[in-house]
Amino acid sequence: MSKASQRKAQLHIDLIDAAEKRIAEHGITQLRARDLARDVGCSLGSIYNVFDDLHALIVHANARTLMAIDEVMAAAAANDDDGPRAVMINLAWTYFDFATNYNKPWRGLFDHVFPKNYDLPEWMYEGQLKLLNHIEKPLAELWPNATTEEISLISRTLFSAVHGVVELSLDDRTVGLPPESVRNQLEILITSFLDGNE
Amino acid sequence: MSKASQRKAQLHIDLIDAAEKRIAEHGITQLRARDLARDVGCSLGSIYNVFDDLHALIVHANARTLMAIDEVMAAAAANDDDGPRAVMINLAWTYFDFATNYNKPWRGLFDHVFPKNYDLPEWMYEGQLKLLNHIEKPLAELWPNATTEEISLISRTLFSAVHGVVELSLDDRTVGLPPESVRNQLEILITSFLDGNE
DNA sequence: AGTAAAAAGTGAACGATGTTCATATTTTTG
DNA sequence: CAAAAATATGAACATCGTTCACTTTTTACT
Repeated sequence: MSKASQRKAQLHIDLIDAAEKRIAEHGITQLRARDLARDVGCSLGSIYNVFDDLHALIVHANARTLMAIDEVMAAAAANDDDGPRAVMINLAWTYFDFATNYNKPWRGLFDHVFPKNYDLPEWMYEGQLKLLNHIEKPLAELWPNATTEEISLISRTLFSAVHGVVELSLDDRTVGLPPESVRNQLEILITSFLDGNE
Repeated sequence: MSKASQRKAQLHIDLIDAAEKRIAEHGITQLRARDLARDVGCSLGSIYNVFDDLHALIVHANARTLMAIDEVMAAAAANDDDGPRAVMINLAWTYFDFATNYNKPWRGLFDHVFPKNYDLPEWMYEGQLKLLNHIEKPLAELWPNATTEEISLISRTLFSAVHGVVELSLDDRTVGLPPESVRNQLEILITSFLDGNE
């Protein structure tokens, strides 16, 4: 690899690192181009030599968050000694824990508004589908006769529902659940859903 | 009322009207102080004579949206000939319809990020609690022995879950349900929840 | 009615921000 | 090693929300 593109690749990494750190500390709304340039020791203009705009940089930082969610969910799904129902509840609790403990990156992943018609890279959608896979697997165990299409719809429904419960509970300004009730309510929500569709 | 405070009150109304219109047409992210001043025919500075900042104006516009949601939900809840279970499903569908048909105001209500420690007026929380009341009523019919505390938790869970399903389904960039599946899945979600907790 | 005080209106100016671009520097190529 | 290509730079620009010194209007009082 040439010297120039090596530097460029390193700057690419450094900027994502810096963005990730700033998002984790101050939230995605406080991300500033000038701060990032100072953090990594480059000029303001250099950022735009590596990324089209700040949104492109945010996408990469968000991708890290998405991978981190995937990791904790993969770990939760691997713990399947107690059967698929326990896995489903475990996944929901794990998602809640992640949103709680890595709140600012998690919020950045869902809250940042991209410009109209801004195209997210394909691997961002693939990363989200990977999350669904963790849900689809135990669901397919529970309903061996369901079509993949049915499993896909149900997994999206459950993910969305759990996401909504977690999101509103962690938002001070909306009528979500008090945080101490979330685990119980998630268990009730999932259990009844699984029971009601056997 | 004095002449001066009459004008001020009128400007207050005009600005909220203008903000509401702009949010409905272009989304809350495109709201600009200068545009609003032009819309209502006042100077840029006059806005800050009536509102502390644009966030305060947005709160009032969002309050209108909240009231509009309350109205459609009240209408849906009034249609209770088929019993509380049908009301619950009807409420969810109504919420989905509102989010679809008044998408930009609805997104503005949940998407706009206020400054850290910005205090929303009490009546904004009260408006949200009014929404919950529509859910609590049929729930209380279904479980006459449940405490108000239990009903409150369950209503928040169901609202949050429905909100999550609706939110992600209407967001192109996340793994929500395809819009044509939302109604069915909402019905399944609610039905199974109500069945599983009889 | 007249006048002083208070309130409201005004828009230029400020500071912050994302982005661009002419220029300088570095790296690659032949 | 010199020309060309790539990269780096930061001043400058456009667009925001917000402020404030100043003007105009309204109110209060004699």
